[in-house]
Amino acid sequence: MATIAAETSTDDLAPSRPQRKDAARNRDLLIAAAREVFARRGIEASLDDVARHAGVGVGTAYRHFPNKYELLTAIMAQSIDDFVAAIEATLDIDDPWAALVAFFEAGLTVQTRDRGLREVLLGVHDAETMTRVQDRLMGPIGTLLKRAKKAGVVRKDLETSDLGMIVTMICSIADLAGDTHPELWRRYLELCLDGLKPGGTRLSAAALSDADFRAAMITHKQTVTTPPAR
Amino acid sequence: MATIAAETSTDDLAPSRPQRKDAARNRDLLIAAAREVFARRGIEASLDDVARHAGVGVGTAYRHFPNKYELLTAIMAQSIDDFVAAIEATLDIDDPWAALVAFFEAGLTVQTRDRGLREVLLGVHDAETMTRVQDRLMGPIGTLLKRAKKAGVVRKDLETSDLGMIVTMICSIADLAGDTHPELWRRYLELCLDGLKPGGTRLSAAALSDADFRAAMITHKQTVTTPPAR
Amino acid sequence: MATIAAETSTDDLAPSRPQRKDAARNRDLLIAAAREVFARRGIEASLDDVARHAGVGVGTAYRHFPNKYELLTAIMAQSIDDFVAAIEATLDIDDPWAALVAFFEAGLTVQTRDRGLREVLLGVHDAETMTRVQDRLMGPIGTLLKRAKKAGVVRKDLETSDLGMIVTMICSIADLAGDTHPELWRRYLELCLDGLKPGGTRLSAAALSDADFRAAMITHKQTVTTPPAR
Amino acid sequence: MATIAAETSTDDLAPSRPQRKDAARNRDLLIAAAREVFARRGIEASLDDVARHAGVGVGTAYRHFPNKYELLTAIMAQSIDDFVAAIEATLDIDDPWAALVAFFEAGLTVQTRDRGLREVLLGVHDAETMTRVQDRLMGPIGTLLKRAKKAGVVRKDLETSDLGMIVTMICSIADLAGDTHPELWRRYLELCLDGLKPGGTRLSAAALSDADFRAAMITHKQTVTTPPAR
DNA sequence: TATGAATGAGAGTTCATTCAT
DNA sequence: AATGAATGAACTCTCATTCAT
Repeated sequence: MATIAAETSTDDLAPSRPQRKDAARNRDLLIAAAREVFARRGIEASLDDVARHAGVGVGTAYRHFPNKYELLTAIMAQSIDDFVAAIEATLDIDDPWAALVAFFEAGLTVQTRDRGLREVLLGVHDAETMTRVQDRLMGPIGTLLKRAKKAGVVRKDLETSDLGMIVTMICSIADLAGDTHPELWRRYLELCLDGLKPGGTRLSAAALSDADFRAAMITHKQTVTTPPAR
Repeated sequence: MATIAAETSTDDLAPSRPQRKDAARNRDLLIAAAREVFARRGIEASLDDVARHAGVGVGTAYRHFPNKYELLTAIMAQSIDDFVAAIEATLDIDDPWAALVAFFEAGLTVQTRDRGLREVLLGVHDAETMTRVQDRLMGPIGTLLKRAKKAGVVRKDLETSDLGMIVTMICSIADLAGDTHPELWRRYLELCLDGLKPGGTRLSAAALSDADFRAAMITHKQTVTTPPAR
Repeated sequence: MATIAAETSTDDLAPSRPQRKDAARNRDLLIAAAREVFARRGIEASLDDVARHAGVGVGTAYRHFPNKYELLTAIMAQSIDDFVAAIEATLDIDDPWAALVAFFEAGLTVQTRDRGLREVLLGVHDAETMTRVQDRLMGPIGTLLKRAKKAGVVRKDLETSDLGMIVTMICSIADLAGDTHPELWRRYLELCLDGLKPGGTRLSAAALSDADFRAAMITHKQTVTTPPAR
Repeated sequence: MATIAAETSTDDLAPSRPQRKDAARNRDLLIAAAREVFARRGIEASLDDVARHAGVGVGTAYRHFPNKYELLTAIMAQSIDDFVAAIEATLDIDDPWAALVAFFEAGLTVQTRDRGLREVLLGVHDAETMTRVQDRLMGPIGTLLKRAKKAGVVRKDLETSDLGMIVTMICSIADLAGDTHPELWRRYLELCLDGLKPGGTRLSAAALSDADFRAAMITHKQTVTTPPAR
C-alpha cells in the first residue's frame, strides 16, 4: 500500500517546476525500458541497452539516475512495492489455506515474470533493499503461517523462513522455462503445496531461523552491481 | 562410469606425437581449475584466472576449448559424468522409493556444491553437450520413475521431466544458503518428496514433455557471453 | 577604469527590449560565479557548476558565451580591467622605481588570488581578447619601463615583454603555496626586483619582441577543451 | 645514480622468461610514446592517445601498466632519475657559484622540455613520487647553497626552499613560450641569478621552511590523476 | 530570452578471443 | 603444441554543447 518509489503528485497547486513535461516522460520511458530490459536480460544488462530501448541517449539516463545501481534500485522499489502489496493483500483472505496458496501465487506471479527482480530478491543487488523488503514481508508471512498452523492445514514443522525459501526455489523454474512455458511454475508450486500439508515425514534438516534467512538473502554473491560507491 | 571427456589412449610407442599425454593432462588441469574457480566465483570469473589457476597460458585454454562457453559446457560434461554415474548406480537399488530418493540426493549433492555448475545448468545453451547429457539421463530417470509408479510410491501424474526440474529447483537453495548451510537443501528435498507421494491434489499445469524439457535446458538466456558471434 | 565587459546602457524608455538589464545582470552573475568557482577549483570545473553557482541555467551561460573557453576569456577580461586600472594608476606615481614596483604588486595581487585566472593566462588562446588586453597594457608598461630606464634604476637590457613574463612567472608561486602562504610571492618578487637593477650580468637569451610576447600569450596549449571543433 | 625505474638486466644468464622480445619492445614503445605524449600535451593526455602513438591497442597499455596512474608513475620515475642525477652531478663542480648555476640549468633543462614532468613536479600527480624526489634533492640542494653562502657568492637570506621555488617559477616560462622559444627560460634564470647575488634589499616575506616547502609541493591540486584506488 | 533536459563523444578500464613467437 | 602478449569492443560514467519548451 505504502509507496517507496515515486509520487506523481497533484500538479495543480504548486507549479514549482512546470518544465517536467518532457523530462518526466523520458524518466518514465527510461523506467519502462529499464524494467523491460532488466526483466528480460537480468540486471547485468547495460545502461546503453536500456537507453537505446527507451529511445534516449545514455546521458539522459545519467541525468535521471546517478548510476546504474540507483536506476536499478528505483525500478526495483516499484516492483517490490507491487510485490509486497500483492502479498499483504492475501492477509484479507479468511481461509488459512487459501490465504497461504494466494501468498505463493502472488509472490510467484510477480517474480516469475521478471528476471531482474528475481536476481534482486536473490540478493544480487544490495543489502539495503533486501532489508527493507524483509522488514515488510516477514510479519505478514509469519501471520499467514501461524494461522495455517492453528487451522491445522499445514505441517507443524514448517517455519517462516520455509515460505521464503520455497518461493525462491520455485522461481528458478522461471529461469529454466519462463520464456516458453510461463505458467509452468504452477505445477511445481502445487507439488510443493502437497508437501506442505500435515502428515509429511520428519525433516532431517532444520529450517533457517528468521535471522539466518535474512542474512542468507543478503550475504551472498553481491558481485554484480557496483555498490553505492562510498 | 563411461567418460565423455578424456581419451587417454595408448600411442606411447610412436614418438611422433609425444604431446598427446600432455595435452590430455592440460585439458584435465583446465577443467579442474575451471571448476574450482567457477565454483567459487561463479561463471563470471575470467578465463585468465582459470588458466592461471591451471598453471597454463590462456592460449592453451583456447586450444582445448573454442571459447569460454564451451569450457563451461565441458565442465558440466565432467560433472555430469559423475552425476550420471551416481544416478546409474541408483538403478541397482531395489526399493523403488529409496532409489528415487537416492537419485535426488546424488544429483543434488553434486550440484549444490558448485555454483558455476548450477549457473551453467540454468544457463547453458550448448545444444550438443546438453543433448548428450540428456541422452544419458533421460533413460535412467524414466526407469526410476516407472518403477516408482508401478510400485505405487509416487503420484501417477508425475513425469520424467519433473524429476529434472525438481533437482534444478532445489539447487537454488544452495545459491541462497549454500555457503553457510550447505545441507539445507535436504530440508526442501524432503518437503518436495512428500509432495511426490501419491494422493496429492490434481496438478493444474502439465509437465513438460521430454522434448520440451530438453529444449528448455538448451534454448536460452545468454548469461555468459555472446557466442562466437561471427 | 574603462570597462570591457558591461554596457549598462540606458534604453529604459523603449519597452521593446526590457531584457537588456537582466541580460547584463546575468552576464555579470555568470562571470562572478565563474571566477569564484574557477578560482577555487581551477578551470576544470564544469559549466554546470558555474551556472548553478550563478543561479541560472547552463543554457543561459551559452547564450552569453559561445563556449566554456570564451567564458574563461571573459573572466580574464574583467580581471584585466581591474588589472589595467591598477596599472594605469601606477603611472601617476612619480618615482620610476616605485612605479615599477607598484606595477608588479598590482598585477600579482590580482593574479595570485585566482587559480582560474592564472590558468587562463597561461593557457588561453583567444587571440582577440588577449589582443585587446595587450593593446591596453603594452603602452603603460612600456612607459613605466622607459621611465625607469631613463632614471637608471633598472638594467638597460630589460624590455617590455620581460615585465609581463616576470609577472606570469612569479604567479606560479601562488600555484605552489598560495593556499597556505598567500603572500609568499612577495619574496620572489623582491628577489627578481633585485635582479632587475642595473649592473646585472649580460643576458644570453634575447627577450621576446612585443609581437612574440603577444603571440606567446595567445598561440598555445589547449588546456581547456577542443575549441568549437567545427 | 641509483635507478628507481627499470632494469634492462643482463639477458644471458637467467633465461627465466625468454618470450619478452616483442613484449619488451612494446613496453618500450609505450613508454617512449607516453613520454612524448605527456611531455607535449601534459598528463591529462588520454591513454588512447598514448597507445595510438605507440602503434598498439589500449589493451596492450593495460597489460603493461595496471592503470594510467601507474604508467605515469613509471615514466616519471625515469625522468626524475635523470633529473636527480643531473642535479647530483653538479655537486662535483668546485666553484660554488658555477655549481649553483649548473644546478639551475640542469633542473630547468630537464623540466622545461617536458610539460608532464613539470606538472608532476608541481604536485599534480601524487604525494609518494614527490616525497621520494624531495628526499633525494633536499640534501644536495642544501649543500650547494651552503657552499655558495660560505663562499659569499649569494645573499645570506637565501634558503634551501628558495632554490626549489625559483626553479619551479622559471619553469612556467616554458609553459608560456616553450614551444616557440625553448631557450627563453635562460634569460629569466640569469635575471634571477643576478637577484640571488649578495647585496640585495631585505626580503619582506620569509622563505618556506623545508617542511613547508615539501608540504607545498604535495598538498595542492592533486585533482588530475586517479589515485591508486585503495 | 531563460531554462535545464538531451545528447554523444570520450575517458578509464576489463576481458573474451586471436596470433606471433 | 604451448605461451602469453595484443587486440578491440563493451562497460560505466562525465561533461561541453545543443535544443525543445
